Amino acid sequence: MPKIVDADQRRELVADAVFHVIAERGLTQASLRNVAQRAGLALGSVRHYFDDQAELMEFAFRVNSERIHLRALEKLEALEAEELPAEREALVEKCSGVLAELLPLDEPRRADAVVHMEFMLDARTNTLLSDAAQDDYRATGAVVGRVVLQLMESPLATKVLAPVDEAERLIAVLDGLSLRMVLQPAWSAPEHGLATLRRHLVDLITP
Amino acid sequence: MPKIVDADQRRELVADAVFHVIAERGLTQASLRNVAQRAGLALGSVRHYFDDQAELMEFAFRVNSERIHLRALEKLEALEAEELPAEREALVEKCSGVLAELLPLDEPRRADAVVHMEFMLDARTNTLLSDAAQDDYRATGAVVGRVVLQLMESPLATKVLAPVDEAERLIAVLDGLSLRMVLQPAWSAPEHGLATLRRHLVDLITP
DNA sequence: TCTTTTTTAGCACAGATGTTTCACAAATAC
DNA sequence: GTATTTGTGAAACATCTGTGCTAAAAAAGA
Repeated sequence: MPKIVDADQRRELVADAVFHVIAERGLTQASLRNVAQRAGLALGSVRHYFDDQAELMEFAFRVNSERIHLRALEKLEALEAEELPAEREALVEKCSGVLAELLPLDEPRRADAVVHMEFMLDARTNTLLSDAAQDDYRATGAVVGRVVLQLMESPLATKVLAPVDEAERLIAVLDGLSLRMVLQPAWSAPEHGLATLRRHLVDLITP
Repeated sequence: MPKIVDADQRRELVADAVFHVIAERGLTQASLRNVAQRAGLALGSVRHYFDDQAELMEFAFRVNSERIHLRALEKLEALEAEELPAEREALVEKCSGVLAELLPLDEPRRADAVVHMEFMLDARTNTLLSDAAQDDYRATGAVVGRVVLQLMESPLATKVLAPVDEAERLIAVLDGLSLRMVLQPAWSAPEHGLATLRRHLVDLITP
């Protein structure tokens, strides 16, 4: 009967336009009109797939959050599946590889991190995004927590760690690095941030 | 001749209104009208003291940034003036006292931190705020850097530290903690964040 | 009291935004 | 082919925004 257009694919296309607008001009500029133009659609088309602006924004937020965490989870599950490296260096390399998916180390991840920051900050005052923000907190908490557990399970970890405390500190390091790298890329280059993360992980397992 | 009104005082009053609006409803709601209403002034009055919205925002940003850093600098200079504590615990206590001024540990500091975050993130895409953001980066870099130097000067510091690297990591911890405490106060209580900061400082000077 | 200067208040305009509504185009099923 | 369902596009509306402009009010000097 109808014209066939994959609705889910269309929604993701619009979400991608949201990401581009936010990355380039900030969340305040992510109006329906700007998003529609960036997506190459008419305003009415966008509104055909999203009843509300609120619905669009929550959808985009969740896509962004899931994209980031799925990337990290893939690497994490690979890490958990195989044997833990016997070398300190290799262990840190594996773990930092997982967590690096949360950092803006290249252009796509940078865009993701920017969008993520803007949404999280907006969720503070925008109650329509608070549920998605809660889910995001849980997701990163799970990823980081599981990485810390991997570190502790290794016989290389000579230090006795309090997993919850160290996970919290590690989350702070990640958030802080991400923020700096996003806002001040001139001073916080990708290799620089990654090196700081690696040093922190080394500190965790060497007394 | 004229009605006498202290212009500088008036500008600070308006800036305070900006802070309240941002803390309660976010930067996007900090319109001239909302700010004027919060300040108990007419729109025309606000515009009498600030030609532009841009001028108001940069002024508010700088007041916020200076307020935060001046608080920390006061404590820092007190720390640098007196003898370094001989007890490890006392040293960490002093240093964390300085850096705690950068964290949202009580309501006024929480409001400052929220406003600070919103401005910093906005400065990414708002070129009119980028100069103020640069000055802010330098200011926190100076404060944190001097604290790290204090830690290294103490004979209690058994570890040999790379000051620049550790300052960068410490800044990340502070930014990350601040972000978490601002966005997720339910999970990141003030005492909790302060404890994490203290643990990090202890880790810095104990091998 | 009158004058002068600052402060305050308000109106009006152009632009942008979310939303509603409606008409049209397109593609499939009969 | 025709009908029906879905997708697309545009116009219109109310609201909010920054800004320009004008006029009243207030306070200090003459």
